[in-house]
Amino acid sequence: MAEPKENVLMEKIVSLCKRRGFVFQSSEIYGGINGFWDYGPLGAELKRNVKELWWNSMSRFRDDVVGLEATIIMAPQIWRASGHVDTFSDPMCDCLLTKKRFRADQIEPQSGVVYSYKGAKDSAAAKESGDGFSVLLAPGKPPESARKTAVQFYQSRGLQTVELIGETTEKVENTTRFNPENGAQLTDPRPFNLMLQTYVGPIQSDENIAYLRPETAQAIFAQFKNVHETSRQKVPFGIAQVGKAFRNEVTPRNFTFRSREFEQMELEFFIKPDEAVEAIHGSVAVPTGPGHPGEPQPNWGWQMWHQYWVEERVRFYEGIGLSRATLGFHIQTPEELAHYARATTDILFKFPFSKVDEQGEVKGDELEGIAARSDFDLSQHERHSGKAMGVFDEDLRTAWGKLAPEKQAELSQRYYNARLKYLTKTGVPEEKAKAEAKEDADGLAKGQYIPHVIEPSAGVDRLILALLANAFTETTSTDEKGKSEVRTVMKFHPRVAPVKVGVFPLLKNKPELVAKAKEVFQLLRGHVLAFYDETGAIGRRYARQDEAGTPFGVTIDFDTLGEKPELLNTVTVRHRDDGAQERIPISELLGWLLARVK
RNA sequence: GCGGGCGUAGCUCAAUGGUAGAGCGCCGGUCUUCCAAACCGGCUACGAGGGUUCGAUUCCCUUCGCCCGCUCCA
Repeated sequence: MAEPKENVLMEKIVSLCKRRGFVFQSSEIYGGINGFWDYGPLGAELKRNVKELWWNSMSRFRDDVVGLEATIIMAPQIWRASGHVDTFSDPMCDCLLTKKRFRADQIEPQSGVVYSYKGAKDSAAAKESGDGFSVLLAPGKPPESARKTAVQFYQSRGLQTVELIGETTEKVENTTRFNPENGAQLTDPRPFNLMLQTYVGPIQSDENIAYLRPETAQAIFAQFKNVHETSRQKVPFGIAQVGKAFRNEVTPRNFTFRSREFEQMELEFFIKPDEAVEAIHGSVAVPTGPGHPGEPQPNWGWQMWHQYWVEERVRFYEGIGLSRATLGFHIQTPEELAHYARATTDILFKFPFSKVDEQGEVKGDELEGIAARSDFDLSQHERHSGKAMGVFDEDLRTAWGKLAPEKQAELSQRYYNARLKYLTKTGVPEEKAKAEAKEDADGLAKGQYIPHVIEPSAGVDRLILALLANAFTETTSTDEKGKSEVRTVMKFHPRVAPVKVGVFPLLKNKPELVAKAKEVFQLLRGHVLAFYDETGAIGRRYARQDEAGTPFGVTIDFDTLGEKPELLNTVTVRHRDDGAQERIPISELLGWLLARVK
């Protein structure tokens, strides 16, 4: 149950986003379109800053990660290989009585007697319903309970005193057409396809169906071979991508949190299977405790890499102003994990709309998931495309030859078991699976394997929303006349703040001040995003920049012009969060700012 | 998708079956020596479509959007 107070906070944030130009509803002049949002001038800058910081820290400033920019529409086979075509189209049924929704494939088969009705009438009100309805009567229950359920159904259709018409009964076994909780009839299964679909080419035929990608990651797997061959990278290395993804969400909710068009920042970091690490280094390093494990080491197994990326990502969030206290973590339980995933840690942010649990704690909602996905993805694409996705590892081949035969046999067996498990789970017939797993295990001995992957996958728009919620601060101040007013300050970290500095002449009607201020503005623009404002009183201009989240204000006054000779060519720099001011020479201003916004 | 609530200016809200009003904001002006000053002038709205009516922002229907719950959570 969301607290009303928190809804109010969320409404204030949404309102400020519109008022100041962070986020607008898409297509607003036409009444909007559910699940789509636009970024206004400030939002566009904010988003650009976030994506650039991610790209820099995840790729440009690392030796072991390269970038990719793939298309949104790809060969539809990719989504069959990834499993999205199947898992994104679960047939759903609704209970005709309670409207509860079920996944058709998850309904327990039941047996019993079906009581069917052609309709019902209400003589008193002279009303009649011709809608058929059936109830499954579980063994051992009196027929009256089935009739009662049917009466409830017709009452929900507007009849008061229900007389059931045309009762028939039939014994059935293993049916999934009734609600297991109350026996009421379900609607026919209706497919729910959550991928947005289009046609490639002008003919709208089934052969031309293509999908707008529901995640950016698959392109990385599909282009793995090309990137590996052209980037001169060796495993372990990663491929980063930022881009739009699309999902036909059942219920877009919570402002931009769950949208139908959204942007992701994804890294697929490819690592050696543990068997290869062990063959090369004799043992596999595993985490010894919580916290960042330090610089990557060649003997790391998947668990070390997974922990490493979780901690790297937390550092990133801390670096843009989201402290650990504002974040939450969710380690997926074995039941929640996809069958191919070995571990997934979600990084959550405590949004104003996040639910409070039984202990009164706010857990938060997901910003990013860091998944250890084994070699599932590349294996799937290998099987579906028929193209080999393995890599050859010189170090592994050399090391393998030096291993004791028992060790070789042990590692070979482990790798065989892992491959067999994958192949069997994906439906490969047993004999064929065994043969292929044997082939894979033999390949390992020759230095070949399909890389495993650690996937930190973050939602840009969710992060923007987190930054907006985190920055939003209201203070009530009362002036000497007793008039109180609420002031809003967006306390963005200077690194992500859309505008870095406001430049103001103290007064507009003094040409010398205006000229000097414009000079300072020209000095800064191009290096940092600066905003010049000369209208209204200085306090008003500060307040406007506070709402935009501009961390610094520079004011040109008479001292800048030399009224006090010792202050000639210095300016007032005003800090957004506490209003503190300091005097800085114009010659040092740009360096001073750059040091704080980079 | 289901149920409930809501939709009036950029924002917050008001009024009315008979041509919509305030505060804030925004723009321009006078003024102004550091935190939304004052004054003057200006701008902007009944979500959309249909129906009832002489006349609808108001009543009815449909639709779109927003919020809450359920569901979904791939």
